[in-house]
Amino acid sequence: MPAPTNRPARTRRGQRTRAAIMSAAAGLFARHGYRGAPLAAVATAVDMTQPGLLHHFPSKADLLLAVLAERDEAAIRDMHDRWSAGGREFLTALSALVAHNATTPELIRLFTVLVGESVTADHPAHAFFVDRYARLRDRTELALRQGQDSGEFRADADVSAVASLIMAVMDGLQIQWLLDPGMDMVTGFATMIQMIDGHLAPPAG
Amino acid sequence: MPAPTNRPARTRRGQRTRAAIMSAAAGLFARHGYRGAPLAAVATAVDMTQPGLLHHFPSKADLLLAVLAERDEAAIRDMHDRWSAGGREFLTALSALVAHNATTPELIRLFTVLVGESVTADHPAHAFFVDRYARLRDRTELALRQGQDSGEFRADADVSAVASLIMAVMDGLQIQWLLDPGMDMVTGFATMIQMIDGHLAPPAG
DNA sequence: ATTATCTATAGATCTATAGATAATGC
DNA sequence: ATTATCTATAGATCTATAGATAATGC
Repeated sequence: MPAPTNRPARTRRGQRTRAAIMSAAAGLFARHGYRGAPLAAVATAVDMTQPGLLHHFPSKADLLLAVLAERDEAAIRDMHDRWSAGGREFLTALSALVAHNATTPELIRLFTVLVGESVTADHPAHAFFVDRYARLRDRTELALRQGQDSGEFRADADVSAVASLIMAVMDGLQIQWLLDPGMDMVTGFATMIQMIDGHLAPPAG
Repeated sequence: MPAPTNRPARTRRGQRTRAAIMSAAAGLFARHGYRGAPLAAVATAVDMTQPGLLHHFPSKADLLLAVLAERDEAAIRDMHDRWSAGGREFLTALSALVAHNATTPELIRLFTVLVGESVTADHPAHAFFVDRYARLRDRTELALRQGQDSGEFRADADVSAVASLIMAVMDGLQIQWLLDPGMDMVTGFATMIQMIDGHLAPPAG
């Protein structure tokens, strides 16, 4: 028994195809949304027929969730070190994150388009985003609370509200950027961080 | 000549039906999005067949744009006096606006769901929102600039960035609210206004 | 007479399944 | 032998049009 607890069941070639499909799907979902991008378009993008694609994913919704899970993991891994910081260092890391994001517009577009589409309860990615936002909000709040514990931030600040605002601004600026690609997200966010820094500064300093 | 420059062509009854259709459409678009709400569902909501509905609107996209135009006008009329204020008075008016919005969740939902769905360039409401956002941003920036001119706000502040942030926060908080109806938008926004007020305060005061 | 609504349906789209064939890897 | 892919197609949806009938308003 070669310990095949979870049988691979996928050949190397299959893995490559799967990855190619997910990459093409990410691009098309980002540009047209989930509902606006037919499976056949994804299949064509990887030189395949639509039923051929469904050999690798049981349904279109499964493909969507696979793409989201993968990109989400990658994003979290990418910024794992940033989140470990707390207090003002965290705020600096956030600015760096937004600057970094500006270099990967495809990824931002994917998440902004899909969260926008899935705010309605009947969207297949709705539960995913409910969970994702709760998670991100908690982490953000925790990082701010660390700043309070260390005395960097004033203890009476409403870090829960600030955590929501940070996430809100990131989403909102991204919407504006999608509606007007000329707008500058980085400067806007830098101003936000500056305001938060001032708001959280202890009365003494 | 009774000056029929634009012929009514619509009877009183027709007007009523039209209004009923738009109201039902607003509710269904808000809950399921434009793509998620079939015309037949709107028709059923007003006890009508789907082709019957299309007698009043040439196409589904026309219905959507009619709903948006009407609600947008109503929203603007509703806050016309708020926008005429500048400086700190404007910031106060914004808080009141958000508090007021919290009492009409249906309307917020409609705009948030539809802007979310229409960030992709191929959505029928994309151009509408591009225009709407440019307009709202300009008005917001103007109101802040008035505060600078009167000396209430420091002259070296980046009011353009702050205008973007105000709109971003409103959108972002609404997304969070749709994903978690338990979240409190009003407190979050109040904190934001407080931060902006501190940021824009002149060094002397 | 004109407007409003209905029935019937064309025509486009899109997902998913069935079953056959081709390619690949132990 | 198993995995990957294709052809063919069922079946569901959805918008919009054609043409007939019902209701309404000068």
